[in-house]
Amino acid sequence: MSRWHRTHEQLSQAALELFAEQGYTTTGTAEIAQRAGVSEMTLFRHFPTKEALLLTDPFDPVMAEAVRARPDQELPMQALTAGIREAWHTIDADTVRSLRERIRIIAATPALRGAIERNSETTVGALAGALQDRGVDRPQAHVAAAAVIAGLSTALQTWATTEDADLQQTLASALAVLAGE
Amino acid sequence: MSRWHRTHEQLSQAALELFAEQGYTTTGTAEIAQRAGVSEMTLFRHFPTKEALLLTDPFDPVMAEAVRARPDQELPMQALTAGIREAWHTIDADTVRSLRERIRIIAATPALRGAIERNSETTVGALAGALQDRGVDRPQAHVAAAAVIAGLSTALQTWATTEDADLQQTLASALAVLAGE
DNA sequence: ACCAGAAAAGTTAGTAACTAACATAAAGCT
DNA sequence: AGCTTTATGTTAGTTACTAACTTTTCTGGT
Repeated sequence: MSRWHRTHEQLSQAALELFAEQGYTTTGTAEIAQRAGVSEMTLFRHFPTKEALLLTDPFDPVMAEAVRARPDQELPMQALTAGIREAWHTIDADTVRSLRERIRIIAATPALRGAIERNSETTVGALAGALQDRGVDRPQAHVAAAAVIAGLSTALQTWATTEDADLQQTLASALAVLAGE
Repeated sequence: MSRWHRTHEQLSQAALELFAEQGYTTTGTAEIAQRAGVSEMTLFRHFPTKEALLLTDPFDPVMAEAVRARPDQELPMQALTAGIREAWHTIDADTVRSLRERIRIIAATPALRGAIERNSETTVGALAGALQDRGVDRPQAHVAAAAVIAGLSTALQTWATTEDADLQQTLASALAVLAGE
């Protein structure tokens, strides 16, 4: 593990702890940097904004690949929902727990409303690219990708903020609606 | 026209002018307030954030009403896309021009990526409400509404940034994809 | 017309996220 | 070991946004 990677994780972890302890808005970036044993400037070299400390999702490539692999005759929304359904079966329990915790913090913070959507540009781009590889034209590919990601984010939010909610079941229900069922 | 309404418009107009002249990020809130002949504090009493000066969209109620009026047997995504298609035929040319100008400024400003989505919470809520009135359960209604609004926003962005693009045609194409066609 | 009460705007002073420019230390390579 | 690159520190600023309080402007009833 390189040095950069180590401080990156230390910052991310320090931020999560502090956000959980005392809330997002009341926690300052200087405070986070201090707990991570690093200067404030360094924090902003690792994360472009304070928000980014919460929004690191590593699922983009997996989803895009799954969409690319769908049968040719499927329409955009079908290919996306089916691909995403497959991809989300592969993530492990630890990632799920961490994800849930982060979404909860986001949901509990008014200033972060829309933070997920704001941050999903790269994911949308990846999915749109996968659709274009299947012959969908650029504008339509972006429309479909943006729509599905927005729907997915919404579903994840209700999952994270509902007690005893089953992730797979929530996802299945959301993807079904998006597919037009 | 009340006093409050007058300064509200003056601020909005001053902001649009300055953003168009010299860009969004380089224009300060104090500068906007000055051109509107008002103090900076007053600006923030009228608009909660600098972003809000750009994002005043008055279409929410029309769309929700149109969705409510759709035939009962339609599935969520169908009802939404069909309702929105109808609603957007009713807006006048002036509104379209102003909308296009604002979206262009947003698209030209990296710091505003995702600003539309961030601001669409009320619209999503209204559409989700309309769906729930049709018997769709809450989580699914929100998923569908968020998805369609995200797709719509994406379509509007490509429309605003493409020369000689026809609004109705762009919308029709986007809504068709969302409906699963 | 006048005057109380409320609504809108001003003033001042501050907080906190982010940036620029330059200096320093630690890693990796030969 | 030395040289280059990469990661971090330091300092000093800019700018969106807030809090607390005061002053002005509008409004309605007598």
